Amino acid sequence: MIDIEKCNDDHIDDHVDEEIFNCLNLKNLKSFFLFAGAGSGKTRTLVSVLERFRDQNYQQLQLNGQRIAIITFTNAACEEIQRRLDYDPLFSVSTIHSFIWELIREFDKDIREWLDANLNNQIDDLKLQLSKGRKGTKTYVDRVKSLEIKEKRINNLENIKHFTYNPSGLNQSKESLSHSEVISIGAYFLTNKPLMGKILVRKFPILLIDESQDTNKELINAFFEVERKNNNIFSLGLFGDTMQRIYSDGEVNLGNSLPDSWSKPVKKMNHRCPPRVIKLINKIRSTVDGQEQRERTDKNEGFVHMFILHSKTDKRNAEKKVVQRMAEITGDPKWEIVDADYTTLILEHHMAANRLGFIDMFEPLYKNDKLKTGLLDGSLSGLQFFTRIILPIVEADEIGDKLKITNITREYSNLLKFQKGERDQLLRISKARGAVDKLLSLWDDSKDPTCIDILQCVAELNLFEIPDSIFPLSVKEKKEELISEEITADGKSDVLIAWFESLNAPFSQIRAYDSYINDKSRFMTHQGVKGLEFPRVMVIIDDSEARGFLFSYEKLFGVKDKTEADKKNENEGKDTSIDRTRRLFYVTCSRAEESLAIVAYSTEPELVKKHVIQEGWFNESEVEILNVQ
DNA sequence: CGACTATATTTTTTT
DNA sequence: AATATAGTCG
Repeated sequence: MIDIEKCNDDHIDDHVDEEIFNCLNLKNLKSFFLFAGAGSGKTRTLVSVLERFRDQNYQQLQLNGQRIAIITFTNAACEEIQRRLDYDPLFSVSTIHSFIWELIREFDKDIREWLDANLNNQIDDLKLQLSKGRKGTKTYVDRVKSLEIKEKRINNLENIKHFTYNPSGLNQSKESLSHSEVISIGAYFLTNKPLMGKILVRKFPILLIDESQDTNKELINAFFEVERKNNNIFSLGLFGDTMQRIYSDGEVNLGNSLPDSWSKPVKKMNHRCPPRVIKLINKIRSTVDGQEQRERTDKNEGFVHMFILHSKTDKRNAEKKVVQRMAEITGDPKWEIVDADYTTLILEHHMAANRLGFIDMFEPLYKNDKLKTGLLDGSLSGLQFFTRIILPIVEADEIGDKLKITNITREYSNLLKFQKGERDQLLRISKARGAVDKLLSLWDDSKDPTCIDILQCVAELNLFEIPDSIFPLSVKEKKEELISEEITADGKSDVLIAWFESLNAPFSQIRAYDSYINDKSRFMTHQGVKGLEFPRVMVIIDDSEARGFLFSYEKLFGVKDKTEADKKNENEGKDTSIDRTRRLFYVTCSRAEESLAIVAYSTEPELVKKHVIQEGWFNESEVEILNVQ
C-alpha cells in the first residue's frame, strides 16, 4: 500500500508539463515562471512540452515564419538542449549573448548612438577618477591608457559601418562590441525602442529563458516590459531556481512580484541526487526560503562526507587520502585511484592548474589580460602549436603509431608540401622522418623538454610553421634581447615576455593543460558546473588558495565573523557574502548523483566541524578532520 | 604613528 | 561586489 503511494510520488510533477503546455496556446499565449530546482527534470519538461507543441503548431509557425526561442546561460547548456530537440530549426536555441547579438546586430545606427553616449559617460568617469587619483600608480597608467582607447574609439565611431561581436583579448577589432555592451544594448533597445520589442515578438512569439535567476537584471526586466506590452501574443517562459543564483547581475527578487496572469508551476522532485544528498541540500536551503525537494523512491541512499584539513596541508596528498577514504566509505571502486572516475570542483581555474600540474605554463599567460581568454578557451595559436601538432606526435610515438606521426607531419609540415609533379618525393619524406625523429629525441631517456627547447628544435629543423605570436622565441639565445625589450615595455613585449615565461615550462604541462581545457580532466569550476551532474563529486573548498572576493567559505562555516558590511547588508535586507557563498555551496553539492565528498581547507578545522554539525548539515560520523603531512 | 584612501582580485558570455 | 594590504597624509 505504502509502496504504491510512494511510487506515485515520483510523478507528482507530471501536471507541470501540462500547465506549461497550456500556456503555449498560440491563440492566447500566457507567460509562466517555472520554479525548478536542482535535478528537477527541467530540461526534460522543456523538451517534452516543446515536442508536443511542435506536433500541433508546426504548420502555423512555418506559415508565419516564426520560431520558438530558447536561451541559455552557457554553451554547454545550449548544446545539450539543441541535441535533445534533435537540432530542429523550428527552435532557436542559443546563449543569451548570441541571442541578443542576433537581435541587435542590424541596427548599426542605434548601436552607434548608444555607444557614443555610453563612451562619453565612461570618459567623464575616467577623467574624474584621474583628477582625484594618485599619479604614477599602475591604476593611474591603466586609466590613462583606457581613456586614450575610449577617446580613440569614440572618434572612430562614425567610420564604422558595421559593428561586430568578436571580443577576444588579442585581435579585438575596432568594430567589436564587448560582452557586457551587447547585453546592455539589448536591454536598452528592448526598453526604449518599441520597434525592437515588436520585432522580437513577431519573430519569436514564445521566448523561454533557462537559468533565469542569473540572467542580467536589466535585460530580464526589459523582457518583462515587452511581455507587459504584448499580452496574449507573446509568452515569456522563465525557468529558474533563486537558490542557484551565483552571478551578481541576476535579478534578486525574480519570481516574487510576478503578475497574477502568469502561471507559476513548481517542481518538487529531485530526480538527480540520492536521498542523503537531497537531505543535505534541503538543510542548506532551509534558512533561506524553506523550499524542500522530494527524493525519488527508487534511489540508493547515497553518501555525503566532509573532510576538514588545515589550510597548510599538502593538498595533493590530502586529496589522495580523501579519495581513498571515499572508496572505503562508499565501497565504490570508481573512487579508487586506479580507475578513478570522479569530478573535482575547484573555485578558480588556477586551482585546477595547481592540481593538474600546469601552473608554470598557465600563470604567466593568465596574468596577461590580452592572453587570458584565449588561454582559457584554448584558442591561442601559440598553444595550439603544441596541443595540435607536437602533443599528438608525442602521444603517437608513445604507442608506436608511426602512421599517425606521418599523417600529422604531412598535415602540418613544410617539408611535406609537394609541388605538382615534383621529383625526389621519397628523399623529402625520409628527410621529414629524420627531422621528426630528431625532434622526438628530445624526449629520450624519459626527459621532459621545455616548450622553448621544442620550439627552437622545430625552428632549426624547419619542420613546422611557427605561429607569429611565439616566433621571436624560436631563435636560440633570445633571452637577453627579451629582457632589454622589457625595459622599453611597450604593449607587445608584455605579451612576448608572458609567452617566454610560459614556454619555459616543461612540455608535460602542455598535456595537463590540454586535458583541462578540452574537458578531458576531472576538474571543473564551481560556477562552470551549473546545470551539470556527475556520479561522484569532490568539492574543494579553500579560501586561502582562492583569489577572488565574492565568496567566503570561512564565513559560511563560522570560522570568520560577519563583517561590518555583512551586518549592514543584513539590516538592509540585502544579499550578504554568506548568502552568496551558501548558494554556491548549494549548487556544487546538488551536482552529485551518487556520492559527495566535501574537502574543506580551513585555518580552524575544529570550528568548521562543530559548525557544520550544529547546522545539521552532517552527522558526527560524516565529518572527519584529516591530518595529512 | 594612526587614520584614511586607493588598489587588486574572480566567474561566465563570441565568431 | 567586499576586504586585505599598501601607500599617503597630517
